[in-house]
Amino acid sequence: MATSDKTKTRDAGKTKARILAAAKKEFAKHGLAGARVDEIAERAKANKRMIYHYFGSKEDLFQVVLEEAYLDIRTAEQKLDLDNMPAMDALEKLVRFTWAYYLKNPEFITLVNSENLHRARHLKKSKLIPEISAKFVGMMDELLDRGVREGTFRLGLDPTQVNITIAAIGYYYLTNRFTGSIVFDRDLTAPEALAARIEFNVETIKRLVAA
Amino acid sequence: MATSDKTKTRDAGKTKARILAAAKKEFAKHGLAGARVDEIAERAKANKRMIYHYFGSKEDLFQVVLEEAYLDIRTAEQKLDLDNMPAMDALEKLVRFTWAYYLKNPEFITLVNSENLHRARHLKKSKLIPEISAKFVGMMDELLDRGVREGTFRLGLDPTQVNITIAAIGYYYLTNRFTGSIVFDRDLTAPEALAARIEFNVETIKRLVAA
DNA sequence: GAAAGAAGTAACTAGTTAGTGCATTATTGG
DNA sequence: CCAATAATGCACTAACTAGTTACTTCTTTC
Repeated sequence: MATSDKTKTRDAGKTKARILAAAKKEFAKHGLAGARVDEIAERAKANKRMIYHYFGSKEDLFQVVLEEAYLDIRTAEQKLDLDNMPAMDALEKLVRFTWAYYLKNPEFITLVNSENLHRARHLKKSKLIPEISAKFVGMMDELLDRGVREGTFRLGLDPTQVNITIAAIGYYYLTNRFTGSIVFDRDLTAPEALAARIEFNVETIKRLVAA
Repeated sequence: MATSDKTKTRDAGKTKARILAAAKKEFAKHGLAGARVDEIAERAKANKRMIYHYFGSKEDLFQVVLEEAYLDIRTAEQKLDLDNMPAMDALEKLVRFTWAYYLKNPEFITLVNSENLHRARHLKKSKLIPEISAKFVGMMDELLDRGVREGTFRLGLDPTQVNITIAAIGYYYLTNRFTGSIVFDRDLTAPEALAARIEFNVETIKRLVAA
């Protein structure tokens, strides 16, 4: 008989995955310091002991959550297939993708914020992150070169600055949408506001790179 | 005789100020959840009892620190005197000011990050912030209008989007400089890197608004 | 089908943390 | 100079929190 009838059967992989998902939520919501291990256990419907069994400590769990988050966005980026269209279109696609990813995965932003509050001390220990980052950086290198060859991009642009700027104009808007809505006295999270922002961002980047 | 001879004389104002300064540091370094009230008391060379006497609770203290931080940057902005120069120069001056302010007052960024993690629930209670924000928003309104009249800015720019973008390209770079230095495999905090970034940002904004 | 090991649980601990009760000391206005 | 008021200090507590001990239950393999 199959073991899937009663979900009470033991499954280390699934339990681990449930803990990771719960931890991601909790860390994203409260940051590393504000997150509660008991809360993660409850949300994951796992015993707290399991967290220490699989991940060792709260900090180690945070590191795994963070690595998975980076892995996820970098993997999605690789799937964009930016080589089969004009460089300017590819760049626009990347700007829209980045925005959409942040919108759909708000935990990514809060996790990265939390990690920077801790001066990237968990990311520094990671072997995985430099590897996948190199590919991501190379992507923009090639895209800018191609744009110059196609005559649509100006010469001498620093790929890192462009990458940072694309992230910045989306990330900042979203991470600071709560204080921003008060400062600018308008609901920055309204669908129309979000739609207006991504169009503005596309325009900003196009003007930035234009020949 | 003056009371200033021995600093052991009681001075409510100074004690309050010392607590505020210490709290700003502690909250900026560890966030609201990570900050320790005992640590603030020690740093302020004040008894913990004083914190509760003057500020009521950790959360109330955080709110005051945050309000002061916003008040400080908005006050500095008002002193820029942007009306006595061409609009394009004024805009560049604002971009450089914003960058320099973030660099010199890194606590501002971390405090705002922390407040957004808490969905701006402290800022929402503030009466002061909407007032000083309105002036700030009006400044950009006028600047953009003037630039259009001078023929250097394009028509139809949303002042809020421009304000957000100016903040974003500086803020994001600085708040994420730790993870960024790993992802891009270069020291984003090096003096040359900082100098390169502000020039890039000036260029980005000029191209964004150019007629 | 039994031994071995892996998955899971409950109750506990040692240390930490925000917040207080109460007594004491300085300052100020009459 | 003396009340009244405000500033300060000490010692405490109640609740919380990361991490653990000691155990039971299930699964797999030979």
